[in-house]
Amino acid sequence: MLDAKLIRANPQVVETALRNRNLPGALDNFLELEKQRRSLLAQVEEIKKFRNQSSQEVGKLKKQGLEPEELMEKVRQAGQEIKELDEQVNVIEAEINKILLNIPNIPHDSVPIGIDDTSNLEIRRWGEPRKFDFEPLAHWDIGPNLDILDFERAAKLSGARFAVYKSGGARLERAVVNFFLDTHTGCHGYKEIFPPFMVTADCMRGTGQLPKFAEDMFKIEGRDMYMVPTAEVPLTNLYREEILEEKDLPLYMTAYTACFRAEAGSHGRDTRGIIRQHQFNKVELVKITSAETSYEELEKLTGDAERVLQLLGLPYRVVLLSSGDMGFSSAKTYDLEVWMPGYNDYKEISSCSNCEDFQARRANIRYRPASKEKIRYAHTLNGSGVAAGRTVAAILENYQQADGSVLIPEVLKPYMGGLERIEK
RNA sequence: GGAGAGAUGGCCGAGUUGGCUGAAGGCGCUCGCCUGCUAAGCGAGUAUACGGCUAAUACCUGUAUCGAGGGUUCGAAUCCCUCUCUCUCCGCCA
Repeated sequence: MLDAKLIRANPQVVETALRNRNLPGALDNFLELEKQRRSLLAQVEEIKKFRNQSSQEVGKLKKQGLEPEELMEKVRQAGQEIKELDEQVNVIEAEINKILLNIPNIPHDSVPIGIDDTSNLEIRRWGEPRKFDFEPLAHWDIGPNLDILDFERAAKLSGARFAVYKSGGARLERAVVNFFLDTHTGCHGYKEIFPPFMVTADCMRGTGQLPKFAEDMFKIEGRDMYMVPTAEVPLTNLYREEILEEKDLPLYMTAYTACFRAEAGSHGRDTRGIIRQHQFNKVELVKITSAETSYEELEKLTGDAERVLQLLGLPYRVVLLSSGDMGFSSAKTYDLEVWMPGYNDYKEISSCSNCEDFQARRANIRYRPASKEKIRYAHTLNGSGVAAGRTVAAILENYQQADGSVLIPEVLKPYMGGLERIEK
């Protein structure tokens, strides 16, 4: 959520930013409604002032044994007016709030302007895509061939966009998750959290999934709750409605959760394999920082996510998303794209964002600066560290052998009980 | 699922015959004083949001906020209703 005062003070700046996010005219009624709101507030507060003073007066008079009927009647009428005006204020504030909740974050100055991913900027590459002396297969062929991924039986259980992992595949998924968590807690200083997989609508509003993206999520029937689409939601909301001390910042948190996404708008995309599933596993990184340090923390967080790909020996590149390609809550996002021989291309495996105070304002996460200034909104960051399913897919494709087997990356062997390769 | 208790400021904790309580007291924190040594003592200060004023996110001022919402009343942290959450006991259960 943007600061209403900022919009009021610099409407053209915000307009421009929103145009760069393909949302012209998002502010249309906002300024007018704001004006109405302030005018009504001035009126109603004036009457409330009268009521407060008068009812105190009544109290004093009554103590003297008087019955100030006339004054009491006046206050009664004032109360009526207050009720009506409050009603109007509520309606207008609800409208303003609706607008505010649907406006995305403003891109940071360093973000390239563009309408979609064609304006994204490649920042760096790591690793060399492997040269195969045979025709490499895609993971949706490798997995079933080795009988470690079963899409047909998954469909029997749950329909499209689900997978069943079996034997070495199941263990590989688990190994990857544990390797990520161990690395981030052991080497990068994150605190491990194991949160609920279902959260309230308030949490979803706090991180920006609601109200705009309700159709992307799985809602719990009969309850005001949702399956988490990413651990970013519970981790960031851990500190909702709290005031932190600057000396305790930054907070580094990591969590494994399953993630649940309806994928409503992606019919026909990535229908094969485990790239785009309704349920997938992910280890997430979340930071809560002061306003001054969030951008250097974003670089570090991105580096932490890169580190696990490096340790796995998976070639990747880092891409800075353009204004038109960024997520709703983000001010700046780096995507990590891993090399997938089956696609002969890089595929997104992590997305690292600085949301600045956008989520903090929605979720009311604040901190008391060490300098004793006024309380401020914290900055929140999140990044995949990284998606487990896509990592497994990348391992299958990058480590496949001519005989159909798949070698286990060195760092995962301890997690695989010493297994060297998955074979039929 | 049954029975009971409770939700107050950064924290703890007063306040329930409705009014002068934005809220005692304590802790913590900040500033100052004092003390010949990391302790103690003394004094002062210390909520947030929104509005007005303003160059100001500085003053000053108004309104709101004692879990949330609604009601009664001239006036509610204090009375009534609904909801949410927490705790204790019983039952059930991975």
